[in-house]
This record gives sequence, C-alpha cells and structure tokens, in this order.
Amino acid sequence: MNNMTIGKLAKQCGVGVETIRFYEREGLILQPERKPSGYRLYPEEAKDQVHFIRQAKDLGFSLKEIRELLDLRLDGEQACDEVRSLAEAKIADIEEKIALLQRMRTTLGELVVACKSNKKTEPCPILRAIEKEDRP
Amino acid sequence: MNNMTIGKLAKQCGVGVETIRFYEREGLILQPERKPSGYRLYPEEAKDQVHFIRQAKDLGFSLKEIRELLDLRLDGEQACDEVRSLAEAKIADIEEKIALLQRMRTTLGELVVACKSNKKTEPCPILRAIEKEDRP
DNA sequence: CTTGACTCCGTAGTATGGTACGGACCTTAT
DNA sequence: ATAAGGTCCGTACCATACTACGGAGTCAAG
Repeated sequence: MNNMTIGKLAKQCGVGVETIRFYEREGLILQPERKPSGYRLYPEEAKDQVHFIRQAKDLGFSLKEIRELLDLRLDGEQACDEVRSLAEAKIADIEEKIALLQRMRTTLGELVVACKSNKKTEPCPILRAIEKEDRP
Repeated sequence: MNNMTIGKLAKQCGVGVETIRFYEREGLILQPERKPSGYRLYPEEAKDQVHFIRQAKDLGFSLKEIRELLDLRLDGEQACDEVRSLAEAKIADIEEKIALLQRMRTTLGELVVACKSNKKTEPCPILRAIEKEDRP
C-alpha cells in the first residue's frame, strides 16, 4: 500500500502539515480517504496536487487563482483555452510589476549616485528627493 | 491661519482620514497640535510628511522601513550614509524581485506558446507543465 | 439655533497565506 | 505494555496596510 499520512506527504512536499490541512480547508486539494481512526491517507497523486499549488504559487498565482486553475483541470475536458487566458492575464500582470519595479530601481539608483557625490554639509539627497518628489 | 483638520489633510493627500490616524498611531507622522476640543490641527508641513510616506511606499519601502528612514531624518544630522545603505539594500531587493518575475514571465510565455500549438485531443500543456515541473 | 458634516476614540474587521496551540486520540517501536 | 511521536479538530494568532463601526462630542452654515 502506498498511501501516506499527512506528515509524510508534507515532508515529501517540503511544506508543513498545517499547510496541507490549510490547502484542504481552502479547497485546493481533494479530500483524502481516511482510516477508521480519522487519519488522512494520501495516494501518490496527492504529491502532484501539492506540487501543482507550489509551482503555480511560484509562478505568481494567488491561491484564489490556483483554485480557478484546479477547477478548470477538474472539469476534465479541454479547458486549455481558459487556462491559456489565465496565463496570459498573469503575464500581463507580471510585466506590469516588472515595469514598476524597474522604475523604482532607476529612481533609487539615481538617488544613490547623487548621494555618493554629496557634500557632507548638505542634506541627504535621497531624503530630499522623497520629500519633494513632484506632486500634483 | 493655515492649520487644517484631519479631513482636509487627508483630502489634500489623497488618502482616507483613517489612514492618517493609522500613520500617526504607527509613529510615521508627528503628533499634531490639538484644539481644546481635541481636534487635530495640521500645519502645511504635514502634507510633506504624508507625501514622504506615500512616495517611499511607491518606491517599495514597507512602513517599517519608512519608519527607519524617518527616524534617520529626525536625527537631524547627516544620516546620509545610513539612508544610502537602506536605499542600496532596497535596490538589491528590487533586482531580486525583478529577476524572479522575469523567470516567471519566461516560463509562462513558453507555456502559452506550447498551448497555442496544442492539438485539441491532448491535455493542456500548461496544466501538465505545472503538475510535472521538475522537482527534486 | 438647529442641523448636518466633521472629528474624537477604541476596537474590530478585511485579505493573504499560512503558523501555532492544546487536549485528546492513534500508531509504532522497543 | 508503555512511551514517544504522529494526528485529530477547532480556534487563535502572525504580519501587512489599511478600512469600518459606533456613540459621543464639535464645528460651521443658514
């Protein structure tokens, strides 16, 4: 029998036991069988489920979005188009975040340079810039 | 007299009244004077304070980090070096985030391409990829 | 002078993604 | 057989950055 308890599953997936239970409560993984004692018994595929969640999270999907993905998957049918739409929307999201971070990076980089050439008697250009940055 | 009430300050800064009170509780803005009635009275400079917080937040600093920045500023003296250190650490943070997002973007982009050339009879490559992605 | 808008305060709730606790019950190894 | 460790459950708690609520007091316009 290759059914495993929650602790083993958690260990093999590199997460805490509580995280598995949390995902179950949130409807992200299927309810497992139970022993008569109530202990959860997971088949090997449970690792795929948990792994799916982790991977998707690493790809920037929120648990809510992951639930949508899983629902599509459980539809059984070719939900490929919908999945692709979600992925494309997520790409747009990610690109927006990257652009914002790059602007932040540039601004901070310029400030640091200004700071380095600052004379000791003048106020810190970074603080000055943050205070005075153009506002409406 | 150019002292304003909390509502006016909030409006001029584009935030809610509760946000101002929240920032005050968190030690992010100075305690304002009070009327005998207890009403807060803010000088014009309060706008700079709130604006400082907003700008720093937009640059990716957390409120905790902003508090550090403000504490440095209130030191009066040339805290320029420390400020620059914080800014440089923040740049490193930002670059890490950008790199992670770019990896996410690349992976998702590849999956979407695979998805588009997918035959209708096969499982969605995106879901397959998330399930099966190389794991230790 | 009344009325409606504003402000006071403390507390509680929101969303996110978990983590921790405690007392009882189960399993496994020696 | 007993002890250590795993698991059960519900509930509470963590951080973050707000947002909302309720009841009382205050202010300004008409």
